[in-house]
Amino acid sequence: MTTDAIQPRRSRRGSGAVTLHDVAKLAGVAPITASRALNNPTQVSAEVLKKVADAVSRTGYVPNLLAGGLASTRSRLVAAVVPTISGPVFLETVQSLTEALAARGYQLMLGQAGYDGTREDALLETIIGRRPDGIVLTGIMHSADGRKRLLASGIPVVETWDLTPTPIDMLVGFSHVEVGRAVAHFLHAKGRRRFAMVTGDDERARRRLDAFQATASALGLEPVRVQIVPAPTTLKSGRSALALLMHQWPDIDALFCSSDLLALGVMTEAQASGIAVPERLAIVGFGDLEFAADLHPALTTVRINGSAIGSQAARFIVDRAEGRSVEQRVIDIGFSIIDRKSS
Amino acid sequence: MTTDAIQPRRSRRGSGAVTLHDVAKLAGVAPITASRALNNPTQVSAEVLKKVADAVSRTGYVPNLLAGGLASTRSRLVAAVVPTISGPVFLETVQSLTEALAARGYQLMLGQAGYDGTREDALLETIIGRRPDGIVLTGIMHSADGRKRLLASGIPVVETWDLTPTPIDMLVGFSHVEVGRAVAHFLHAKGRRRFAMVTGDDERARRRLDAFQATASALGLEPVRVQIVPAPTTLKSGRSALALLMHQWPDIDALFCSSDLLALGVMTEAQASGIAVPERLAIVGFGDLEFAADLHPALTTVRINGSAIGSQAARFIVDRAEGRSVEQRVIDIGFSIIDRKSS
DNA sequence: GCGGCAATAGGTAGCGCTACCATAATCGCT
DNA sequence: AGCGATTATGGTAGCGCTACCTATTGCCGC
Repeated sequence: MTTDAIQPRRSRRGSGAVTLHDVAKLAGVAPITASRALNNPTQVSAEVLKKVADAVSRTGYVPNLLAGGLASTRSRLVAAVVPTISGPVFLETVQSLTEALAARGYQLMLGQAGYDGTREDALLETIIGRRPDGIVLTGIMHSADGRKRLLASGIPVVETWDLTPTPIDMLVGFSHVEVGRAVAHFLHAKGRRRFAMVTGDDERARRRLDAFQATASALGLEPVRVQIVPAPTTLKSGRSALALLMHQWPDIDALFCSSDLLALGVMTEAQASGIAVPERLAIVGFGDLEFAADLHPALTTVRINGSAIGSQAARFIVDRAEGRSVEQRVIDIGFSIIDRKSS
Repeated sequence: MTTDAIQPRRSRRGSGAVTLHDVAKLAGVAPITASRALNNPTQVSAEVLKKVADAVSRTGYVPNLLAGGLASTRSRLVAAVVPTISGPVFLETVQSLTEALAARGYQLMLGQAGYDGTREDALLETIIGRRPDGIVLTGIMHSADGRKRLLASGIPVVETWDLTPTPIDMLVGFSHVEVGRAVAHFLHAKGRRRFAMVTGDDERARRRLDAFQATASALGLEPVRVQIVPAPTTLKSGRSALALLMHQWPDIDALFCSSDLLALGVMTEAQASGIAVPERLAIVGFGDLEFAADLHPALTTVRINGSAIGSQAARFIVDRAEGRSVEQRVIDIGFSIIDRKSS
């Protein structure tokens, strides 16, 4: 007689970890009952519930979500795509997305597409391969091909930080055109007349620029002086942009920056070269990053409620994943100009 | 005769997506052969390879990584835990980790534990549930219980941003004690004698503080003036910390900040209240964030090679996942003091 | 000419879990 | 009492993939 017979079935496959079967055996119930005790506690008697809970804590069982996801076609995983995590603009959104999802038992997988979109295809492939319950796109210009694959995958998609007439699926964002327009009017109302703009080289920032220019022109002002800097924007590029701008057009009196980081760079350069802010030059940022209010002078900027975008996106995805239909699929979250000392 | 019989097997379960079976059928090979064509191309004839590739592109097949992970007990997923993604300190590490893993076909899942560690347990549960091929802990104080669970899970773990005599598994970091010591010597060598420190309320920053104080005392200096601020650190808390410090001890001549953001706040406050940097007050930051070099004056700071930490962590995990044994399991990545204008 | 050995292909049997259906036990209700 | 309608449990059969083993072929040396 060999000892094989009395060994618990343990083939050379498998992770060797505790499984639901082990828990069920210890609790003296069927595996499926143990499963229900963990996932649908209401369908099970208090007695079974307790026995299963005991078995779980005694074995240290951790459910295998891969297996669960495969069996139920619900992975409880949500993927988010950002240009890069180094850009602080989307952090607030990602943060609130993470929290809102965690609260409902979902997890976030973060993918970085890069500002140029080269990695986008490979990223989509791996994302779809995980069969997430939803995909959140933050400020991403997706190729026609990517669009098609997303559509084909049947996975709920939320686009954010923008407003398009033709969303893939769901959308929560705001109008960059309106932002450009509003800032132009804002500066004009403050008595400024010679506008300039420093803008990161990305699609949405350019749309703000276009609207800013068009509005300035409609207000009868001279052409907006423009300095384009590479994305992602940095303090450094803000500094050198201001230096260039002041060198060419020393008489500008208002400067709209496509990010707060850029604005910080501009303010740093202004301070280093003795340009008085806001007396000689008004500065407006974009993003209302955490530090904006505490700069010296405090930065006037465009505030986007990134948290609201994140939590709304989470709501969209979870609603879909749990079979509730989403009636209002496009939400304009708006923006506001926070009037501080720098303008 | 019903039409059911001639329909392709399509039960009401399943996602309805294209599977490897569909691809294999279209290519005229067995499913297992198709699997090999995709995962071990060398084991398959060129002819089969082509047929499978064709079938894949015609169907738009995307492998189900959940199923693959379940079958092979290799999820190709790596989890990273950070206190919060809003803190820019770990961004560089996370970024390079993401890239290094992506290059080898792995993906990163980011989890936020919070600085107080309350969410840590729930986070570990969901992380382990996904059966990642590795877990990277960035600057996290883990509870004894968490330690035990990690150990029990059998998943390779890399701790980072710290050096401990008792790592859970693998480690790549540096000595916070050495940092505190080195900065004290650095400032002393510059002729500074009355030290102060502004420190975020977290474990590692406190260790730097302790060493900074001990070294100052060993150098015969008067006690280090200390201001503790909540973690995560912000520009705002830097500003108010300096205000408090100068109010109580107007004669301090050197200030070590536990993060560059804090240092930026301190410099902002100094500028707003007319304290000359570095003439009257030398400032040293920590982290060498991207903006540090371009501040006015440029910030002297402690540089940690976050990218190296990330890529080394990736190498550790991938080596383990692919069955190579890791001989040197603890790596001290070191640090350097970048001497700029603020000191 | 035959054993031996690669190289290539296929079959089988799960990985750990849950959807779906079946069953058994309980509960009113007419 | 007898009936369907609950409620609690269990059995079966996959989800889509790969580890492991076996079968087939061609080719070599002797």
